[in-house]
Amino acid sequence: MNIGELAQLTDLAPSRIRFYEKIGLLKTVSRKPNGYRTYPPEAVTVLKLITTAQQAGFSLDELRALLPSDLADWDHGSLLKALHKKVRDIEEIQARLAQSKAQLQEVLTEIEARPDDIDCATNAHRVLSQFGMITPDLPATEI
Amino acid sequence: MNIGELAQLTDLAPSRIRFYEKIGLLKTVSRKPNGYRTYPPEAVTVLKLITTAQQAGFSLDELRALLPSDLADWDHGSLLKALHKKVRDIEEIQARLAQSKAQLQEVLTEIEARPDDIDCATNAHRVLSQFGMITPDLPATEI
DNA sequence: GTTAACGTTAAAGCCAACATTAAGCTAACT
DNA sequence: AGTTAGCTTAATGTTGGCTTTAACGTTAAC
Repeated sequence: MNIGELAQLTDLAPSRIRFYEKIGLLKTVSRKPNGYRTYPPEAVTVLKLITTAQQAGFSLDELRALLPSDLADWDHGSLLKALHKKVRDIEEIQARLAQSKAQLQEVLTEIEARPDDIDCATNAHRVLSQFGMITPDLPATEI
Repeated sequence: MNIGELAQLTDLAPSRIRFYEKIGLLKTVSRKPNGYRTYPPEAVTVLKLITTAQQAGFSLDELRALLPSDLADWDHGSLLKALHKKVRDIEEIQARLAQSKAQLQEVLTEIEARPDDIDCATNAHRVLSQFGMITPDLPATEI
């Protein structure tokens, strides 16, 4: 497929796809005689993987180091290796997400469980101290 | 406290703290007669909150809209709403990742259980088509 | 056959989120 | 008193992650 179609399928701008190729995040793609880039279908998979991982907090640099597994090498062994590697990659992303989520949820439950007799600032201070986000024993809070 | 101490307590560069003030993320701070910024202790709280939220995927723009200048004025409700939304976002990504991972793992078991009478490439193609990772009816995937 | 839609490149531009630099004042120590 | 460390501002630089622009070739439609 051409870059336009790939762009539509992935919801990315063509410029962005070319950019990814330029910085070495996508391998150099094959061209038609006219010079047009022509993509195999699994380019969609790769791009979706990239954008998903990006949303999970990976930088393009990290992804470049992480995803040079070439799905295009179709010999049995390296295909398996690549797939296994992708599973491990996903697990790494999952771990990060789980941590972010857990942090947020801890903060949430703490805030929601606030006793009625303390005001917001005091409560915030208490909550954040509990999570090691601040040092709790500082002098009076003299706002 | 002075900006340097605050910087140490929060592990932020002073320039970053001044930057946050400049863009309106921190309220204009009071000054000593000599012009030095002087921070109340809960500035630590605010800054830690900011960096934590940042790690969870909040942009500074989002945070400026979300965080009141004064901790005492915390809009309890909308902070909670935003935190919950972030959790939902993360859960969405997690669901997608789980699905991708499950797909990959299915692919792996399928490939590993491959019938002996087809060659690797054909088998790989069959398997990947089955899982919608490639569109099976395009011209040869000429990898 | 021409016009629109799509493709190509290199270069420049842009926004977020800072860091660095320059030039100068202040504070603390010796 | 001098040196060093810390503070100030404004301006400029940097990095990441793209988009836009310009100038041009290709393909598809009418």
